[in-house]
Amino acid sequence: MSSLRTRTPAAPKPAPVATHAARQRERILEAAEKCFIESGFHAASMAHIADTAGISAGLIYRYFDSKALIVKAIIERHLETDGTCAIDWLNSPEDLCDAMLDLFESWQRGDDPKMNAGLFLDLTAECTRDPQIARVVRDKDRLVGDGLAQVVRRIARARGVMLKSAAARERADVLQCLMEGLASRVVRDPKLRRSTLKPMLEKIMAVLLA
Amino acid sequence: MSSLRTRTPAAPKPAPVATHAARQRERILEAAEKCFIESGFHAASMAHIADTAGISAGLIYRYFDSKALIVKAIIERHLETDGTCAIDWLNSPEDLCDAMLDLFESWQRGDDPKMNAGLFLDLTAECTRDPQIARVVRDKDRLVGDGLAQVVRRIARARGVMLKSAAARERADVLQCLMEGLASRVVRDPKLRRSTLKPMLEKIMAVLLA
Amino acid sequence: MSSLRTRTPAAPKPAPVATHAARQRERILEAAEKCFIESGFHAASMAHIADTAGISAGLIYRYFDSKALIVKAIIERHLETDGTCAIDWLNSPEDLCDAMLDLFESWQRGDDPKMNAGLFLDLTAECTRDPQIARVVRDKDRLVGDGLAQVVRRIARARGVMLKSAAARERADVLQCLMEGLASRVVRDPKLRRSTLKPMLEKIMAVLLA
Amino acid sequence: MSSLRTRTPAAPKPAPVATHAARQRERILEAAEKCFIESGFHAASMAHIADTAGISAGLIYRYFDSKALIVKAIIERHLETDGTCAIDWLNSPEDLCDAMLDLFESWQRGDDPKMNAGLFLDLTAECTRDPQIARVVRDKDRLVGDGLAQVVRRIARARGVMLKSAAARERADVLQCLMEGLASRVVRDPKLRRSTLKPMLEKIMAVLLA
DNA sequence: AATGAATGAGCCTTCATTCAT
DNA sequence: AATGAATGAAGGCTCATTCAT
Repeated sequence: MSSLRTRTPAAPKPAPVATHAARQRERILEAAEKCFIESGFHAASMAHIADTAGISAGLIYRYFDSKALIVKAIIERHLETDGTCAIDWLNSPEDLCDAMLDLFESWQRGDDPKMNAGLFLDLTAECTRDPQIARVVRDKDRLVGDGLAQVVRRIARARGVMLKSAAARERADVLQCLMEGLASRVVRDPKLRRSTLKPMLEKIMAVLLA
Repeated sequence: MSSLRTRTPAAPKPAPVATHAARQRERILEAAEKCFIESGFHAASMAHIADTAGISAGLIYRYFDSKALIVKAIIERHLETDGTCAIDWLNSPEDLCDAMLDLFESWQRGDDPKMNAGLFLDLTAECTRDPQIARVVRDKDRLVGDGLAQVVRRIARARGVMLKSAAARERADVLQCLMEGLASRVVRDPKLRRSTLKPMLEKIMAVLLA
Repeated sequence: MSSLRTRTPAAPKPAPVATHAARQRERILEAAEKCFIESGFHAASMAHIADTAGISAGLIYRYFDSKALIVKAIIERHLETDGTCAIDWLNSPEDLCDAMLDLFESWQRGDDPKMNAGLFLDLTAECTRDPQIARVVRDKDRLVGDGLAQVVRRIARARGVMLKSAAARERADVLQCLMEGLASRVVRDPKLRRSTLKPMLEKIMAVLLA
Repeated sequence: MSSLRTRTPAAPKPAPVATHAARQRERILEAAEKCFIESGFHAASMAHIADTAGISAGLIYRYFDSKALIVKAIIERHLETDGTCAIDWLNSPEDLCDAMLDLFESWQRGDDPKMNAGLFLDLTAECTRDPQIARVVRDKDRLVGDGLAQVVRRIARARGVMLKSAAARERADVLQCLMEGLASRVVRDPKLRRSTLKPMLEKIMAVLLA
């Protein structure tokens, strides 16, 4: 995961012809997301999801064959959201730093149902146990890493530094590590402020992108 | 949480007179830990824990009133272990860097029965849902942060830099963030190598402790 | 049941003015039959029947008030079909023997959508539980038995033996027993061949019709 | 299946040390048998079985891992009962005839929980759908057929007739057919009497064993 | 007449917890 | 102190049936 929110809003979805079925699926996913955030993947019950969606439990199965598939859909939605946001705007260490801090604040506010720190941690932990989930997550993770490496390279180049592929990768890995560490920090230290993180993060960015 | 393993083994406990009850509790907790690591907090069943501990399911309830209390006890045990390890050995940015990379490798090997990346993520995620757990974790988290801040200060001072308390805190926060991000990285990118992380981590340490 | 297929095709129904409703009912029954044969009375779902019939699930209820009534209708249809086939062609023990072996082979091939060994067994077993079904089946069973008794008498008479009603009955009962036993044999011993059965069956027929 | 009840009671089981667990298993199986007879394999619910056994639904799972395994156990019990009864007593066509009629009456009375006509039919029908059940049933069926073939040969030999293996098999197949037909007859014609069947059955036996 | 979305009861199964021994 | 049998409340899922359109 580790999505980078930027200032560009994602382009509006191209499928405005929302059939009833599509709308129902969406409703269920939204309810599921709420429940998963609230109780975790395992503890959230189908009944609870159905309640939250305002439908009967049985109806869910018209749209998803199993709870596992809902989980999978949620995960994929998360991963899609990730990286779909243009990274092209990140043109300087400062941009990258801001993007990370924006992500931090979004997690802290917890108002983005698509990207929630608790869910992110759950999801990551789940990789330890469910190989299918692990595969999906890791596949996406690699893409995100590649994206970050490119950004790193581009920014470095803009500053006159030519990074080898391996060097960019090293930087991207540490960036991912930092970003994902933020999820943990958000949960474990609710009082942490953007302003506290900013100074050192800026220095680190400068180092990573020089 | 985010324990820093150093070369000094923790001093042996002051050898309390281990009553039978205390020994039983310990056995149960150890078994529970194994099971939680294996299956996660929710999926681990009392029966499995009892089996692992080599006792009957019913007996657990003589020592713990509920599964939730075992979870809590496990967490508290973790947190005690944490930081009990002397941080005094960390005397340079390099030391700190090595300590972090050691932690990374230990997580990657998954051979430390007391701290496991999956469990760490689970535990952190659980804070989102269980306020009681959140409290315990955050209390301890603060202590760890304080410890780190001291280390930072000490190392900086050794290098001739006097850091204000707030400045040390900023650095400690980012350090924690990095360490915890490693848990996520270990799970999400099983192929990540210590050698890949090392170069940039060293640079970062240099920045943070300068 | 235990229908005796003979070489004469049943006379075409008097061509009733097939209303739309009647045609729909027929479609549903045919689909249901297919499904029941495929999965048994209980396991066949209304959804599957609807699919097979090429109509919506809800529509079935315009024509049948419940699944149980479909089962009943299927049974009644079976029983109607049964015995409607002329038994007049059976004029010798050999004819009867052949007819039974034909039935055996038809069951073995399983290509008769109207009568299937598994369904026959299911249906019979159901009599044990559903009194309504039991009544229908038993009523029809009596008719089949009567028909058989007549055939027996006729054949015997043709061979110069005058059988009393009770004597014909005894023979008819054993014939039914044999025929129905074939259903069981077909299912339990898929390797059984017509040629294996023929010799002894012929001898038995000779005894029964002498 | 198609058990041949003879006058010899089965030897008492050699395991009088009935552990609690063994007794519970037996209780459950007995309850299950009752329920299966009452409602069929599919329609009988675990809750109903538990009720009948006078225990909680969950407890069943301490003794059987799944409903399917209960079904399997019931089937195997049935099949064991079969043929365990000594066939050595059958020394004449009359003996065989009586044994068959005894079986008929036992089915008709429905007082033998281990061998019930409805269950027999259900079980046979189930072979059509469940390959695992089919295998078990057919394996046993072959044994029963072999046993019958031996009996046939022995009786024939006692009467001075030497039957080839294939000839004995032909007779055994028809015997099985007749016996299994009786299950159907019992269910479909509750008024059928032993005395009605006896005369023709005797003649048939004479033919089969001559 | 027809659809198919929606419901809700019921099914099999698991598991934390209790209790008689 | 210890066992492990027993319970009962969910949990995920299916399916006959109903209903708005």
